[in-house]
Amino acid sequence: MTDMIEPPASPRARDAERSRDAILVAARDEFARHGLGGARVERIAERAELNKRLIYYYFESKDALFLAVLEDTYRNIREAEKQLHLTDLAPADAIRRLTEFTWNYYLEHPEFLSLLNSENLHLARHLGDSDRVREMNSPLIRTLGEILERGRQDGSLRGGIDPMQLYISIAGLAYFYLSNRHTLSAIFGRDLTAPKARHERLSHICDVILGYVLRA
Amino acid sequence: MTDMIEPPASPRARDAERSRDAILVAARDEFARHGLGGARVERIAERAELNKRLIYYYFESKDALFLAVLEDTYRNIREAEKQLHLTDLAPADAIRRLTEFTWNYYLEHPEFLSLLNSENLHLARHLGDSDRVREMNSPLIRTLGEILERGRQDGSLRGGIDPMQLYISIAGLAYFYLSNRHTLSAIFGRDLTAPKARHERLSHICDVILGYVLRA
Amino acid sequence: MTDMIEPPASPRARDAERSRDAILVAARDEFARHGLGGARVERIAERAELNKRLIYYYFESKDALFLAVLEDTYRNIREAEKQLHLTDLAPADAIRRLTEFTWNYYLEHPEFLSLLNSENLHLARHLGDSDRVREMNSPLIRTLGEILERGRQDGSLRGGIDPMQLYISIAGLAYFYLSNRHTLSAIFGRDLTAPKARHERLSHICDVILGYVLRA
Amino acid sequence: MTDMIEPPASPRARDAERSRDAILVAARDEFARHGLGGARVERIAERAELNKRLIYYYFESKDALFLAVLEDTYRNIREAEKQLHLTDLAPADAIRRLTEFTWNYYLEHPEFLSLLNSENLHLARHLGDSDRVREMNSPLIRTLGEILERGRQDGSLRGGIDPMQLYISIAGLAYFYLSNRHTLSAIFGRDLTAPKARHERLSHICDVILGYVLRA
DNA sequence: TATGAATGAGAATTCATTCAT
DNA sequence: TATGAATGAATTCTCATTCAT
Repeated sequence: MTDMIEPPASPRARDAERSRDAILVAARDEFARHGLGGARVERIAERAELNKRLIYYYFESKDALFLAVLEDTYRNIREAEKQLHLTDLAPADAIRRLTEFTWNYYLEHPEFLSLLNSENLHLARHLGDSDRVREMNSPLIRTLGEILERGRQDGSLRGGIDPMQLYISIAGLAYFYLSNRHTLSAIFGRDLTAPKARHERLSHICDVILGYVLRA
Repeated sequence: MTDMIEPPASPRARDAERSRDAILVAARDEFARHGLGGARVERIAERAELNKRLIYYYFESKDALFLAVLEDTYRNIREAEKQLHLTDLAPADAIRRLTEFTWNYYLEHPEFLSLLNSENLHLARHLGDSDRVREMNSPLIRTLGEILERGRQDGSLRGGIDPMQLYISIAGLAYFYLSNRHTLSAIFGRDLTAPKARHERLSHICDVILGYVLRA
Repeated sequence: MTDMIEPPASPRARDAERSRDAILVAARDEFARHGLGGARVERIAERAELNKRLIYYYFESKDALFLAVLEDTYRNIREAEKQLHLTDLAPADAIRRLTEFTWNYYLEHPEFLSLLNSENLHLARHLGDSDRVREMNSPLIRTLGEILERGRQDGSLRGGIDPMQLYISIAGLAYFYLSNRHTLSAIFGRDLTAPKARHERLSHICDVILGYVLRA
Repeated sequence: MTDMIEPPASPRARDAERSRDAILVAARDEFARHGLGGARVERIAERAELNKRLIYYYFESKDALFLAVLEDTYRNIREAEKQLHLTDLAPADAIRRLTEFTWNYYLEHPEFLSLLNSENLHLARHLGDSDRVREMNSPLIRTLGEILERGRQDGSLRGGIDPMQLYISIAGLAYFYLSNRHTLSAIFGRDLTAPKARHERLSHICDVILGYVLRA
């Protein structure tokens, strides 16, 4: 509310924060690349250009670090979603925008997919304990529910759509393709990572989703 | 002397095929549960009730065993898909059947999802080298293409649908929900593993897919 | 003493002998290449194109096999030395011939050098127990002693030469160069394995040895 | 407070250089005794009274440790050779001194012979990559070449002697006897390790070498 | 005589984590 | 806050050897 400049953190404290962040970034990379089991604390330290011991100083353990990375990752995507200002758009436009955003976000943040996979492998052991993550995610579904309701009322969208189901579908259509792109490329003998292939996929996803939500 | 006498169940089976299979089954379980990185060769041996050394006798290494498991897993699902006799059904029925089958197969074979995840994490490093898997998967897309073409001709389905895109969508809609069910349950604070929730999801998926393929 | 033809061995027995020999040859190669510690029973079986179990059938253990190889190797060189007919030559010629022979034999039988090295590493643990080897080696020194004595008497060679010392010197001058040729090449930055280098060495050795034994 | 108080001998030295050295010394011993293939990392750790893991902390692998030991060993002998001040002596005296030194050094450092053997078995695989060793060894041959040239000019030594050949001969005459002393003792039924036998050998070697280099 | 299957003991190497400063 | 040194418990893989036929 005021222009009040926050007291400058001491150089020490600043370094501390910078170190913590460096670890977090390095860890995200490492966990995304190798999974929880395959990630190496040593490599994280090397990438962060910090002593291994510091990781234990700032984070309790490898597992705790993994949870911190997960929370950070979720915070980032939810933060980005907020910037979409979906409530300012016509319902159908909002759905399309969310769909395109989701696809692009996954495309640009492969680490998100990978971290999610790792957490799934471990049966949400880490996120299951985190209240913070639940709190972060609820608003999205609420917003989506409002959009659907608005669309139902103005007649642009069909009714009876569960916002959570819709969100999972939007995510799933993008996720499966991107997460499996190497495997699918190998299996189908087609390069699914090529730009053209990617555009076709996004186009297909929009067709499927909008075909579903739009009033027939 | 009679038919009743069974061969004595010796602790050392000395039956190559049985041993190999036991390893494969135990490995599938272990890899599915812990991922490639988290899987332990020792545990695989214990579960198979065989000497650890035998694993290296029959399979070259942990990685080679992983590939063997992957190939085996793919063979199984493609085998099951063949039993659907999709070509005997009306196009729309065939699509629905494939959708339901895919959902149910993933539901009943969580190890498939998990193994796929692991392979994705490793960028299809294993499957990329396997010709066998590619050969196994091509027929499905061909069959689906034929169904779509048949539907287009008889007017029941819309035209211009890429069978691969469709298959990836069918798989993705099921996969994301099931693979992430623990994480999503934690995030959205809803128990997605409950039978009712599962039925709702299948119903939703069918709506989405059939809504997309059916001629408007 | 008689023309009596030995009874033909049964085909079985022949095969047995052939198998034994195949193992011995493969083992010599493997031990020479990798030393006793680095040799692999499995590889010996593969090279002999025989089942691993057979090695234990014909030879008691890896160590016993190593001793058998050593004895065989020594038998071979002593056998070859006998063919030199040194006693038919003038003393100085005999010395030169033995020197050249030793050099050439080592050159053509690098496995001899290597096996000797291995045995030295193990402090003659195997040969120490073998009476056979001792019996095989005595005649050579006796012959050399006779030659030196003959040379002393006819004035062509100086007196007071210990035949064992001389033999060890002849062997050492050849052995060190050949056994260390890779290491020495690396150390001195010269290719000691080239034909020209080898000829120079033999020439040098003859100069040294004959310069020593010839009456000044 | 006084000069008397020594730092408490902590069981965990936490002294990098001391630890590294302890590993190096223990490794030299182990490699010399058992060869590269027969050496056990565990035993090296035990002898050094250090954790096995530390070996990998300071040295990359067993092979890298072996190379470090080899380099260290060569450094030692070349260092000792420098102390001979051969250039201060008359040429013939210098040759004799080098010959005696080589014999004594080999006698007192049996690990040198053994390590050299191991490296030969592996075809100089380790030293072949080491520039350091080449640099260490060049000066010796240069010095020896200068001595020979000096001798040729003052008429005390014959001309045309290749210093490398001479050095290999000096080394070989000592090496073969000492390295094979157990095998030779077994073969010839004489105890070549007895002091008297050793003196006779050195005397013989000097006769051979000086007989070769001295102007006739 | 021959062989594929099986094994226990150990091999090098790795890893998350803690110590001492 | 930061770090180099140190470690115990694994972890994958290997090896000589034996079993059962």
